Amino acid sequence: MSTPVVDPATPAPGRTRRNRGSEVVRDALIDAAIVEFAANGFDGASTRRIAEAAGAHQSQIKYHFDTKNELWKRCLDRMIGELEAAIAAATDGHRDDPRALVEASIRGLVELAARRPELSRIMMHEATSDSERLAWLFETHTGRLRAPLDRRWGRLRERGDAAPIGSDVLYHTLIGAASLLYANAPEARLMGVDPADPAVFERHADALVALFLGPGSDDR
Amino acid sequence: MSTPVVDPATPAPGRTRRNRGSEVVRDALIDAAIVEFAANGFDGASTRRIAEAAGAHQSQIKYHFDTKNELWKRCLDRMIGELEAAIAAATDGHRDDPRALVEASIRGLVELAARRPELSRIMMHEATSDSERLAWLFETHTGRLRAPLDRRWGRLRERGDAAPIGSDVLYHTLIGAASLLYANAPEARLMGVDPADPAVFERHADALVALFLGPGSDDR
DNA sequence: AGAAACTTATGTCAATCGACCAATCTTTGG
DNA sequence: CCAAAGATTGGTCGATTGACATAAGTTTCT
Repeated sequence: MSTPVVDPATPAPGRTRRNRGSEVVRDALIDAAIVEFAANGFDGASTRRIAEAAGAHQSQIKYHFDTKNELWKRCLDRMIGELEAAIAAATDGHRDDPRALVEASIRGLVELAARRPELSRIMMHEATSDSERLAWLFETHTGRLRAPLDRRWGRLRERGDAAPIGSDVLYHTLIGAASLLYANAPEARLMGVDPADPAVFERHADALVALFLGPGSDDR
Repeated sequence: MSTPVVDPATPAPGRTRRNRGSEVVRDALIDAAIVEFAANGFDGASTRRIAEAAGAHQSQIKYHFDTKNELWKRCLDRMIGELEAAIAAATDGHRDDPRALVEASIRGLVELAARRPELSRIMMHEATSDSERLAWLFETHTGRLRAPLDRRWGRLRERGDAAPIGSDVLYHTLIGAASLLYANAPEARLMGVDPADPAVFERHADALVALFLGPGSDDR
């Protein structure tokens, strides 16, 4: 996942070389850290386990990221980037129709929640207590992400085309409804629901659109 | 919170007695543990911090609960009991009207999510990965709780009186929409929303009812 | 009063944690 | 070809973890 081939350096395909190059190791460490942070939270995550899963040594985390905190930030930079890309891809070509724009945003959100449940899990870990990391998250990413959704939702409500939800509670209501099924996938599986099933995903996304945007005004 | 006065033993109001009686210490430890488990997850919770917050020593956890795992179970027994009580109180007197019954269930759910955000937080911690605790949770509580909601929702959908959501994804959608605002209260506060504000709670509960049950068929 | 049951306090145990230092190895650039 | 820079490795540090054994204190019952 993420760029498998490195552009800079491309350090010659030597046989059994030890040095994999900075970018490769950084990517591998971030990939492993995302899983570890999502599973155990920040404090519960072990830098030794992260390094082992990435095929590296613990000291390499200090070398490439200096600290556990910095590694965590780079993990969130990557995942938030993926979220923005998913929403951008979904809303592409719907610049004119406000309703289609919001519908696409919802579907993009659900799509990433299903594909990257780690983001929801990490957010749920961090947003529960006031911490330096939560403040960083808000300043750097969360605040910026909320703005366009707010704008679009406001326009839609003026047209009477959306559910009666104030923009203050909209954010957590929508995110919660969209992500808990995937964040809590093991629990869902115990209940006989498989969140990895594309059919489940489809019904879930459709349900959310119907929930927040109603049965549809003109299209469909 | 919870019975401040103990019925059994009532060990005479002696001056500075050390022994507080089994029930009192157990209650204090459970109260403190709920907060600690919600804030740090199971592995991240420290039995020493729990004991200190309860004005007791770590060894007393072993004495009264034997193990950290058992203490955790007693915490969830208590909170699930509170949840059932909240829903039972809300649905009381609505045995005949299916729509009013579901509406009351939703309001009861939101009410407890707001009053006891620790339950949502702990559930989000545990439901994220397959563990012995999650299995116990499902067998002992979660499975039982889902049944009546499923039944009532099914009846409502047959009457065409509910949003088009299958009962498989309903559970996590509703719980997520109801609890994330309070579970992630610190994040909400950064966004300028105070989940402790009764007005916010009212608007949130109303929004959820409108979302899942529509604008109302006959009443209101 | 005295024994038995109940409750609390003290201290120890191996295991694990993040951070850090110093030595070694690999690759690059002159 | 060799030195400098980049990257990896091994080991150590104090601090913290849950569980446990043991001893001391308190309450209750006879």
